[in-house]
Amino acid sequence: MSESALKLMLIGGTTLTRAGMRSVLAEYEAEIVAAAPNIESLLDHLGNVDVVILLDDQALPLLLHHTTDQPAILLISQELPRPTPQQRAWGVVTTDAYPQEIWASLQALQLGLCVLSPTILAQIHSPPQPEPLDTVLSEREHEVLQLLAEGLTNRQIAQRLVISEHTVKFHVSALLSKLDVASRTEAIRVGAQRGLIIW
Amino acid sequence: MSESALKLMLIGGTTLTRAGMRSVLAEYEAEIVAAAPNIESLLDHLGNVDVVILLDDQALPLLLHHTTDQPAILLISQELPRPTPQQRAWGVVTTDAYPQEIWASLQALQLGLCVLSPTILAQIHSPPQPEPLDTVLSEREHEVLQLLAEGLTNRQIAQRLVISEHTVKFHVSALLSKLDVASRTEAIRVGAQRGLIIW
DNA sequence: TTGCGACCTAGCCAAATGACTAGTTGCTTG
DNA sequence: CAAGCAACTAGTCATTTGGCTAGGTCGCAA
Repeated sequence: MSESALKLMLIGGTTLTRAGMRSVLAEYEAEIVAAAPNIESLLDHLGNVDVVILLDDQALPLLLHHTTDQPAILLISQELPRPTPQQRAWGVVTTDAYPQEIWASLQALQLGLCVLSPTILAQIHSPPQPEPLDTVLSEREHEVLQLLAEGLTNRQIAQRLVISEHTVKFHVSALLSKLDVASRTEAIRVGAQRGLIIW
Repeated sequence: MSESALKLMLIGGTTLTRAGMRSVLAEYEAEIVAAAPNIESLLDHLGNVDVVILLDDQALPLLLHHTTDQPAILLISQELPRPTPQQRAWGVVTTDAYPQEIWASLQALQLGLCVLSPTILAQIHSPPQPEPLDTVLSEREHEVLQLLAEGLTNRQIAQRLVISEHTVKFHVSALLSKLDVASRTEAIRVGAQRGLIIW
């Protein structure tokens, strides 16, 4: 297996994390043919490597768009990426993995296998969390969320509740904060997943 | 990693397949401490091995019942087992795997990782969706609607689909028109009500 | 009494959204 | 071959949005 070094490419992360990965891999029969914070400049060299190591999932969509089954992909992340690669050698190991785990993963990936940390794999086939809501929405906020989900604009909600549009925006902001999201569409998603919304 | 041999146990399969596995593993630093067509006689020795190799999935339920996180499990199979192990090192490789794949899998498993052949992994997250065909959304539009419902902005959708933000807005407009609504939030409501969206 | 939280109002401002119009390619069907 | 369609790109423009700061009232509890 070690008749020749494994050809690798590092994409994403910071200068620090890439340096860390370099030092980790220095112990093994690995050759890092290229490394960069983003993928654009490396697209031409993808055919020359065995495994691409992504230090974050920013580059994944672009990578999947430009390649189908080669090279293998190792993602260093705490979460399952979306979209998930299909029918190719890919893997996700958590950021706290030991060097041996990284190396064992690379070996398996080169052979065409998929490798996942158990916590990541658990995310695949138990994604729905029937979780309770830790933050409690006030009555007014729940009311606003419901109207939000029905597709009303702030102005329409204001008319419906007979309050000012400014006030609606206040409630929406509180809502976004409590649900820990950045937009009304995300609020709808979270609300729907937690059963806060009646369709 | 090879300061001591990997301790293995073979369960299930036939005399022939177990012999085959023995010969495959003879090339590597592996010690097969026990082997049997069924698991009952081996339960006491489970604490002494690193990885249990299941040549079929007959013994899996019993194995899961008697152990929680140790030892790791390697299943040789064409299909995902049921029930599936959770939060432990386990893996499935297909019966046509090369010896190197078996060995790389065992190494990864010993370190606590999960290893799956791509075809097996694909079985996990490929729920063939009962598409509601009453809608006239194009594939692309349906894709956009899904991402819309997940709370992504036009820009994020553009990055995800590797198209321009302009194009996303075009698709969103087409979507709004076809669903006969005026905003993305309304589109989410209609999409959810018609089961077009997977939460 | 003071403080707190829910609720309400207001203005400013940057970003996101969505309606337009106007073009490209590539594939399929008549 | 022509026509239609899906997918894509590009621009302008008004509206909507959401963050921000800065107030107000009311009821309840320490």
